[in-house]
Amino acid sequence: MGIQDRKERDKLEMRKRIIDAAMHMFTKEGYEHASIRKIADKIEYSPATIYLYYKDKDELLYDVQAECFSKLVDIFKREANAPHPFTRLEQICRSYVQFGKNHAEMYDLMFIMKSPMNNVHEHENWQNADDAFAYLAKTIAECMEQGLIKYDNLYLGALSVWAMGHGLVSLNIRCRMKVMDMTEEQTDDAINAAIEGYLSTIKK
Amino acid sequence: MGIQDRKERDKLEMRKRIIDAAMHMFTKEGYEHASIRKIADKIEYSPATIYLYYKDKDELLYDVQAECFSKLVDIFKREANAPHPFTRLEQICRSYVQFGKNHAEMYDLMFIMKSPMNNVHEHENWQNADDAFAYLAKTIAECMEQGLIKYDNLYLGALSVWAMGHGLVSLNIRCRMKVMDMTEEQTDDAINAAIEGYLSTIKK
DNA sequence: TTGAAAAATAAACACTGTTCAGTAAATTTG
DNA sequence: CAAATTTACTGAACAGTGTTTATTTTTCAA
Repeated sequence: MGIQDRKERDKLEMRKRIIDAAMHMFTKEGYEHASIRKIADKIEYSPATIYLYYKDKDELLYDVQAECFSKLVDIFKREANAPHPFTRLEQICRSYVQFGKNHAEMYDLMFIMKSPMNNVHEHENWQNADDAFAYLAKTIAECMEQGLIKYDNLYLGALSVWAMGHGLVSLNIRCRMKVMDMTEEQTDDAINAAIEGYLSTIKK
Repeated sequence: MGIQDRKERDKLEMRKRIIDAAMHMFTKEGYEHASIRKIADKIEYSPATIYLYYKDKDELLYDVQAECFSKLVDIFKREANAPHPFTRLEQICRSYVQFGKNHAEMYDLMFIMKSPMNNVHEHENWQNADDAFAYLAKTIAECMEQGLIKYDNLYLGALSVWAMGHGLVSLNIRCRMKVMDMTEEQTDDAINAAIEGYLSTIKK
């Protein structure tokens, strides 16, 4: 039946409209202003309609998060594609930190906010992040194969690099670096220096 | 005037009652359930009364945060007091990670949540964290003086160690480690291994 | 064209942080 | 001691939130 197909398409199209509106609201005006009512306003539907396409706000934010991750993977592919694995690892780290600086709201949704993770149930996988994490893991694996880094365990290496990057970015986004009396510029420099320093210590 | 003094004491006492109730609510039932109304209920006052002692919820949470930091500093003093600076640094890291595991709600308020930091205004210092950060910085400084670690810049060293610890703890608290298909036990082990691994790489 | 199925909504519910007019208690003054 | 004033407190409301449900509108097959 062609009608069934069209209805399927319509459903997906509506979900896309909702995601786009939410994403726009989210990045332009921040999470606080991305309420269901305002999203509904933006796409010119009633708030209740959104609940015909998403069971709750968390489920919707999970889809917005997926969109954010696809943007991050695009950036990785564009900015972190050196043939040499360790060079690529350096590029990944810089791109990651830069992404956190340029898109704090998205970074928040992807790595800090509680809400969208309610949608990833117990003993279930967080698929949104799979590709981005795989991109890092693959690079670390190549570094290990070629004996370029000190780690001998893939997951341990990937987790450590990620934790360092995330630690720096999230402390900054959530204003915790205020404990060190630095200017904004000095803070930025410190983050970059910390990443560079870390990379040089794990280099073999 | 003795009456003025008593009134001053009463005011502080009331603030303490509010903080304690908030802290209790916060740690026992989580942030979501720590509303002004429920805190007011707990101390048997009307919600409006809380606004006579705190200008808004952020200001109240900032005071609760201070309480959390004093607990962390206590733990540092108790669990991280080895005479040898590098041993002490290791103890600090372990205590920090353990604190994040045992008191996820407090950790959230201290290092992840946005809200209480609204109370630290532009170009102002985040005094709540001063002592805890100084404890780490002092240890790093001693490590540097004795040539025990690879860092040659105090702030860079402290930031790096903190970022690694915070990265691991916060990724875990906010469920982002689900991207690696590990059991809860394996995740815990990975965090510990990452910290130990990091400490061994910065050791000179 | 009619009747069933699907889609959309208005209105409500139960919350939230916050403000403000008005009440009750404590203290100062005449 | 009584009256006036200051201080402490609260009930009720405002403006917002996510979400549900009964009702209406639209779509589409028979």
